[in-house]
This record gives sequence, structure tokens and C-alpha cells, in this order.
Amino acid sequence: MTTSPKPKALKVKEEPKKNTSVLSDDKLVSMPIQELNQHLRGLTKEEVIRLRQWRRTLKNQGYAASCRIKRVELQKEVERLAQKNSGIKLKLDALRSKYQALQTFARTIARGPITPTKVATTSVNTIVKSAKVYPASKVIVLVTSPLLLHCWTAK
Amino acid sequence: MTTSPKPKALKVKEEPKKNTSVLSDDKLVSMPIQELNQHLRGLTKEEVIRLRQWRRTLKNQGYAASCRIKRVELQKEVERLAQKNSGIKLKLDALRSKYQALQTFARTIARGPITPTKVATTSVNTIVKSAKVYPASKVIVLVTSPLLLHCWTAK
DNA sequence: ATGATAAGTGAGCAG
DNA sequence: CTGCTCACTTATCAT
Repeated sequence: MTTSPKPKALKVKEEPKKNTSVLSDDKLVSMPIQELNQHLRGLTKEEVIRLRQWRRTLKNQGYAASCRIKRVELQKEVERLAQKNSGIKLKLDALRSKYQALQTFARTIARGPITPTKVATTSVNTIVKSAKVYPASKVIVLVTSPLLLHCWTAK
Repeated sequence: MTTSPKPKALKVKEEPKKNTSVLSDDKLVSMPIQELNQHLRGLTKEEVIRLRQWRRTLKNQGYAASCRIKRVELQKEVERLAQKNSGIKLKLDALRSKYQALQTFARTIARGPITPTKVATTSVNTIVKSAKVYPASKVIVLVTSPLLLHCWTAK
């Protein structure tokens, strides 16, 4: 009905009107077609068609409803995915930070500021002691003699 | 219409029927309401109502269409998000691998092949002093606090 | 026949 | 009034 259907008068809201037959809509729609056919015996041809059509319409109501539900769930899906997405992004950022920190650290110990600060020999003791302010720190003493590397660390 | 509406006879497919007035549906629906009112002068009260209703119906057609488009886009949104999601997951996994590799590397160069001998903290001083038996030796003290490496050497 | 879905309609709410 | 959305109906398409 895409092109200019007759502008009809306003539709009068139909009365709910109770069912003509004993069958409830619920039963009519859920009954196996075979069983329905039995109930249809002895009815006018027109009545049969009408009932069948009504059954079909009721079924369609159900299909339409499930379509609507589907749509709602699609909406939820979008929200769920969006949330999940931002969650992963946070993880990614956190990991990136950790990675960069580690990278910096790795560079430092690999070839970074290994230009040691020069201090008086006597200060070494002080330095070793001061390391204790970092509970997680480790003190490593390297002593190089020609061609040999001796290494100790505190127990 | 939830409860047993009258099972009506099949609706006869209406003829497309050309528009009664000169106004095309397109114009009728897009025309400003004010302009419409001018065109409405001299028409039956019923005709006026009918035309207005028809305009409303045409508008509703448009709204319904945009609703459907919206739904389709929702569908696309889901696909888009799902794809994006798996993309980020790949990145995350890749970064995790890189991170672990770097971690291994860092561990290797940090304390890898040197396996320091463990000694009492007090012994460190002794060690430093004893290094002097090697005239060409160098003493380097490394103190690591989390993610930072401090390094000194004797003058 | 059955299920799903596009299009269209009126109802009703919100602005 | 306008726009939107819901529930429903009908028309189709595919199984």
C-alpha cells in the first residue's frame, strides 16, 4: 500500500467481543492442526476459513512478540559489548603502562645510566646501609678483578 | 486488541486509487502545516479531517521506516562492537606476550648469569675492602628499588 | 502449516 | 502538531 490508498474514515475501536466458540484463543493457537481439524467438522465453510485465519493471526501475534523480544535483546547485547569493550581497554592501558615501566627498567639495567656516580670509597658503606629504606631493594656488589667477576648479594 | 477480536473476513486488497486532490502524497506530507491549512479552505469538515488524518498516516509511515532503519543499525552496531572487541583482545594477547618476553629478558640481564653468592649484610664491607688486593679492580654497588636502579662506583 | 520479518496502521506518550 | 515506539495485522518468503 505504498501509493495513495483511500483515506478511510477513522477506524472505530472494536469491542473486545468474546469468543464465538468454546475454544479459548490460547487453546486454538496451541492446538495441533490435526486436532483442530476435528473440531472443525460440521462448521460452515466460511466459519472454517474464519477460524483458521484467526488461528493464523494469533500465531502471528506470537511471532511479532518474539521479534520484539529479539530487538530488545539486541539492544542489551550492544550495551553488554560496549561495557566489555571498555573493560578490556582499561586492562590494555594498564598492561601498556606496566610494559613501558618494565621497558624503561630493562633499558636502565641493560645499558642505561650505568655510568656510575663516583663517590669516595668510604661512602660505599653508607650507600649499602641506606639501601634498607627500600624493603624490596637488593644490594649487589660487583668486584671486578682482571678477567674475573665476583658477585655477592646480601642474604 | 489482545482478547479475541472478531475474526473478520479477509480484507479485500484495496485498489491503489489515485489521489482525490491535486496534492501528491509527497507534498502533502512534507508541506508545512500552515500551508496545508490554506489548501484546506473551502473543503468539507469531513474532508478536512480525512486529509489531516491521511497526512498523519503518511508521516507515521516515515516514522515507522526510520524505526526499522534504526533497528538495522543496531544490528550493525553489534557486529561492529564484536569485531572491535576481538581486535582489542588480540592486541591484549600480543602485548601480554611481549610483556612476558621482556620480563624474561629483564630477569636475565638483571640477575641472570651472575647468580650472586649470598652473604651476610655485614660482610659487604669486608668484601669492598678486600677488593683492594687487586690493584686494577673496580667496585660497583648496585642498589635496586622497584623499577629503579642506582649505581655507584668508587672514585 | 509454520516461523520470521518487512511494511504499514492506530494508540499513546513526550516534547 | 510532531516524532517515536509499541502492539498488532497483513503480506511475503523460506522451510
